[in-house]
Amino acid sequence: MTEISSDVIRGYNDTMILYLLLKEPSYGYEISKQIKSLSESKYNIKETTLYSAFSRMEKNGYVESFSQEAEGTGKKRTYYRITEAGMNYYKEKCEEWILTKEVVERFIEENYNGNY
Amino acid sequence: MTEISSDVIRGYNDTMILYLLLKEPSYGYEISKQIKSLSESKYNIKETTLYSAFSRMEKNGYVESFSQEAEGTGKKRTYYRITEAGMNYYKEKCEEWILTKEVVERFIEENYNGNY
DNA sequence: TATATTTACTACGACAGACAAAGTATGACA
DNA sequence: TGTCATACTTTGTCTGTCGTAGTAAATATA
Repeated sequence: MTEISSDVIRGYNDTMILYLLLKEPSYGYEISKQIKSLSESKYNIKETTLYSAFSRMEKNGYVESFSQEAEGTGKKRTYYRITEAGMNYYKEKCEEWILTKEVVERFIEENYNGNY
Repeated sequence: MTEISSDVIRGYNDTMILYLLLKEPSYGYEISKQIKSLSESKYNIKETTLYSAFSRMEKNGYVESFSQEAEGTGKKRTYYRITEAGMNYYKEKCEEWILTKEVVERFIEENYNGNY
């Protein structure tokens, strides 16, 4: 079965994460589950990819982290919330996506059957 | 203006090149011009990216190179033609694209205006 | 005729994002 | 008691992109 290659999604992992953070602050494990379910298991972000995205985005000011205990258990989690800059970045990425899609599709044959 | 980032197109440069080679064998400079014109100047592949794509794809058996003199002038060019394997690869990439597009678009707000 | 630009590449090195591997630590469940 | 799910961190490797630089012939321009 066709798999989504990391070279394609590369550059959109951040966007996916930010999209989910727009709804509410969240943390690694949950984000990872949400990406899986929203994509209907078509895409599974790797742990290391996810956490390195968090730290990169925090460094860039797109997200802010805070520590919070899980309800019930007193287990601590690192939550992330999106910042104003993160929202702007997300917006830019959405616009870029439209453009990218248009361009790539010029080079894609939707139902290429090997004939030419 | 929004620019297409290399991290997004990454992994689709090969596909674009193969698409053009499906029509007829071609060479670096021409491919680069064609990508520019087909994308309406929205995407300009870098020379180094292009030539390294050629050699990678030749190594992978997706294209074959041959030397040919330009008409008129006796100037030699390195032409590339797509192979059977290249066509299959192109086909796979097209299928992957459909999937990728579906997934990414779950995380894109077409007209996000910064409100949430 | 001199010079700039376009054409047609090659070589080298750096960088960033993805990710494999491995480790740590807690709580739930059977 | 041991396995599984949760919730990460650290380290190091790989790949594709691309900046910089250089070569060289053909063509356009002044």
